Amino acid sequence: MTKELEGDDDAGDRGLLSDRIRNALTDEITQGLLEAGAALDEQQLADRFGASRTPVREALRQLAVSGLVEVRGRRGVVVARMTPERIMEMFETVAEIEAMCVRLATYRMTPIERSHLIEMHDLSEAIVEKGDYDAYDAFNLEFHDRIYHATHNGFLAEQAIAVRSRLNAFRRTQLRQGERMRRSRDEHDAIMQAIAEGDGEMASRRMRAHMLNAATALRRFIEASKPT
Amino acid sequence: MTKELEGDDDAGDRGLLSDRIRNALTDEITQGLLEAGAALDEQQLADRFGASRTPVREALRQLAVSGLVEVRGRRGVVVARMTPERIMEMFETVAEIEAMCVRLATYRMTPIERSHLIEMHDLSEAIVEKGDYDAYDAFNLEFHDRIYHATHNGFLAEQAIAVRSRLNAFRRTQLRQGERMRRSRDEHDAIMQAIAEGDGEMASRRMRAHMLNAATALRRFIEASKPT
DNA sequence: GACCCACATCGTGTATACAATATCGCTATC
DNA sequence: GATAGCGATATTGTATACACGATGTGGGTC
Repeated sequence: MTKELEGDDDAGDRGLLSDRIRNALTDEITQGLLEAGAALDEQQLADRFGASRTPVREALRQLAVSGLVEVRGRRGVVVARMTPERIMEMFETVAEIEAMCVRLATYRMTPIERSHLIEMHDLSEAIVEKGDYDAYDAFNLEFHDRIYHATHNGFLAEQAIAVRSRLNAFRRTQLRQGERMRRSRDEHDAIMQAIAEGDGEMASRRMRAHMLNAATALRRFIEASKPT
Repeated sequence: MTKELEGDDDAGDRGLLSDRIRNALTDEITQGLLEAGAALDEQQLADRFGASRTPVREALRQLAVSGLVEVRGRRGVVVARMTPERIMEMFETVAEIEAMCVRLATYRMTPIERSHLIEMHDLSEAIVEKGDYDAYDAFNLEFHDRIYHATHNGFLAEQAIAVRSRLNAFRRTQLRQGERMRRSRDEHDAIMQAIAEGDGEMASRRMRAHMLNAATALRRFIEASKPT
């Protein structure tokens, strides 16, 4: 009913309507607000955003390229349905890409980049102590981002971020599982040691294990919460 | 002038207009028929495809997500300009992804997949002897495709294909450089040996070297042909 | 002669109108 | 009672029309 994009978000006002709609839908999907398989009616979305169908259509088509939604011929658009198998495939892919990035980063990062990373990692100890999930989630994102960029390969960093973003909907939940946050930080610590020693291969293996541990924690959570 | 999509291509007739336009533009860009930086006027393209601006716009926006074109606010769309640095970044990324894939594939491929790959590789010797660049190019594509799929990770395979396709415009040329085709086949041979021994790490290192050699051959070709 | 501003022009961004097709419900028949 | 065929309806796909912003040019001024 109300035009959601009108005045409440200061940054959302300017820019192209289709871009704003695309960003809004991207957020809603990756945050899990829109359930997988949910139908995305063009007219309905147009009304919701106070726009016509044209920019909505463009946004939906772009999301389809990103893999966030699924266009089914002339039968409408739905939020991408992901089977558990596919989700695990995505996690494995992210794990491999992260492992690749940390190996390159170990060999290429500047001393300044290294010291910034160490500093961030040191500060994360306090976050774990406080048990602040949201703060740790934000730290975690930036920690990995810095590793991507430390590869000094902008294209690779873009790809890494793009792939990771498709798992956003699942990212936050896994941290709340038991001692996962503490263990995550410990795993970061092991990775940092390998980086400090300049052993990219070791850092890579530890990063892969780190990511797969996170995936396993998530899988346990999903299986526990859906005992169908 | 003439409606290009009308009747000459039997497979191109059915399906959505916007999809056909997108596929046509994708081919033209990845094959290098449209020069980087070339302006893509919406009305002009609409006329060329015998359609209205609407499906053309959708196609262009989708290509932008793929990174093939660049939208510059309200100032039109151009074929993505890639600096030499960015091209090398893309090659390195592809090399790393290929290396990742062959490592996983070595550990996971079925005996049938392995024997098919060996068979293909053996047959490629004859292609090299004949000096048939186009045939080798086709073989090469399928060789790498089979490795992607032998990872038994469909998502990873999709990502690998998507990233590789963005370098299509440069792929063919490098094979014509000197003994590159012969050396490419020799490198494949070394990779096959590592796979046969079940040594994924070795296969990975050799694949990375193989891809970077191809990139270097291309770089030499570019620098030689543009002595500005 | 160089720089700046106004205006014309072109192309993109969005809205609306029209066409085509898939879905759903109804009826008729087996 | 179930199923197949048919039609109504709703939603997508495409076309056209309009609005807004950007770019480039011409004239004027310093």
